[in-house]
Amino acid sequence: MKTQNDNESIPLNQGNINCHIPDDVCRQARLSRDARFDGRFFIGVKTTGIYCRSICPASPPKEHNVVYFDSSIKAAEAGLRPCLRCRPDSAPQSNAWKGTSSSLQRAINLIDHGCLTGENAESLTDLATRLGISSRYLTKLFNQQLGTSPKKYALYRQLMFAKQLLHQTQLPITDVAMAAGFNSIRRFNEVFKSQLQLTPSQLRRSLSPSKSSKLSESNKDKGAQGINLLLDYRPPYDWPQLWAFYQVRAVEGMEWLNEDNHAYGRSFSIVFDELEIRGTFEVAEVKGKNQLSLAVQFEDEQHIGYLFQVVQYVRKILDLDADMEVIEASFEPLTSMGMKVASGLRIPATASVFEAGCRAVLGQQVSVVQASKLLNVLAVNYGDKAVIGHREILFFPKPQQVAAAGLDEFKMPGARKRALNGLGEFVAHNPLSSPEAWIEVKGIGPWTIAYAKMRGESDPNIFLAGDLVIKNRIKALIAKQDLALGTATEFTAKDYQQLAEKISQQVSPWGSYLTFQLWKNDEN
DNA sequence: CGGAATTAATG
DNA sequence: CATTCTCCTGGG
Repeated sequence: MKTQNDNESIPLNQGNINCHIPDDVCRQARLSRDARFDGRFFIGVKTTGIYCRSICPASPPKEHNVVYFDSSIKAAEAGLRPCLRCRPDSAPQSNAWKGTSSSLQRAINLIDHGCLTGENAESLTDLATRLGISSRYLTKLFNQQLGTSPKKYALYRQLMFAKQLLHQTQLPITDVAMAAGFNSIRRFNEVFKSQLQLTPSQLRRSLSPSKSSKLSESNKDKGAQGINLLLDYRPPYDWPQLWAFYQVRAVEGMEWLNEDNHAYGRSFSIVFDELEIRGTFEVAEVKGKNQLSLAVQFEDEQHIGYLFQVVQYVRKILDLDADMEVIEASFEPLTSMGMKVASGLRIPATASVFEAGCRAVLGQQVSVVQASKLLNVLAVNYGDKAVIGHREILFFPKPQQVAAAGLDEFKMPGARKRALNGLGEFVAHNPLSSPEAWIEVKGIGPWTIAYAKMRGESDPNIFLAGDLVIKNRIKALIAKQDLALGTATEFTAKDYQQLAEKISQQVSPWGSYLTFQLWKNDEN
């Protein structure tokens, strides 16, 4: 008896299976510098020992000198150094495994959000425990899928971030090391040199002077102190659309918007075991570049060591790493029914799950405009204030503050006030709970929870089939189809449920994106 | 820069 | 799970 276990015995030194995208697709993409492939594969050049993004402005190397990798870490593991022109460090993250709920994916997510990085870094064992697996299995997964260890992966991400800071900011090198989460400059220099074959100061000196002066000028424009960076994304990204979404829901003092450059800023507060990191971030459109500019200010400048985490946090809020090409392809079942796709529509998240929950509760049964009026009252009456960069900034109320809020000034049903208080109390007592657990709170139902998961946890797979707007949109699509085909579909509530179930499966794991599409569609 | 202490990788 | 090996950091 022979067992078929080809998949089990993947050799650790993966020979020519570095890239899951076919070579000829990669070749075409790199020759046309196709931004849609940015971050989905990397080009290693054997002769120079350098690896690039698909959009690299350098003249393309000959095909026979080229090796393709599906992740930048694999290229780095092969002994190649990141290109100084296209800067693979700031490429959008996109990986074949994205959107799966595997332990590996969750581990990568946590590491990308800095859990192994910085002064109070978690140990590998802690991380493994959090995922419910052994540390042994975790390292095994990394070796199988990425060809490297968790620690090396984390280090590589730190290093790439440091490189980005050296390129894009004027920060002193010690600050760069701290901001990237290194605890000693000694180690920073060592790792940097081993991977990039340059010292940090050499890299900074090698910058073209025109570029750095341009950057500092644009920083002056905003009059902004703090740290300015550029965030790359892979098109399509309809930022003005997201900007508008935030605009109608904005809380004055906590969020601010500027129509001219589609700037959006807000306060944030992130808690890392006991330590609260507060500050503001502001993003704005960079025309024609597939980038947003980002300015971060910490309330306490000592917290610069958390910059890496903050940048990841912003990327998540603005959904910069979504792979829209894959996501939009999954809409096919509905586009074939005549749904128009608003391309580049991503999931605008909130600063915390709790905030998403409050927004959801205050949005029950009322219009968006009314909901944001209520939200403004809540924030201004119960939230903290602090001065950051000569400006008074409002923070979204903490769970404790909402729990204790009198809410007498609110014109809404008592039941909803109690739901809001109850939510605050519940989250205050179970700060790490997921929205699913909120079902215990009276007045919080499945819709509220689903909304919180979508906007608060960036869960990509929330298809709100029961939402009234969604229901109407789908019914309208059926009617449209009937009209075109001359048929008349019988449509009971049960039929709808079945259809919704089917759609939900077809679009999985991207249900949230379809939800937003259908909401958007309704506005037209 | 070197080396002691600690943590991660591996069979 | 025990051994080897790499990483990390405080001090010279």
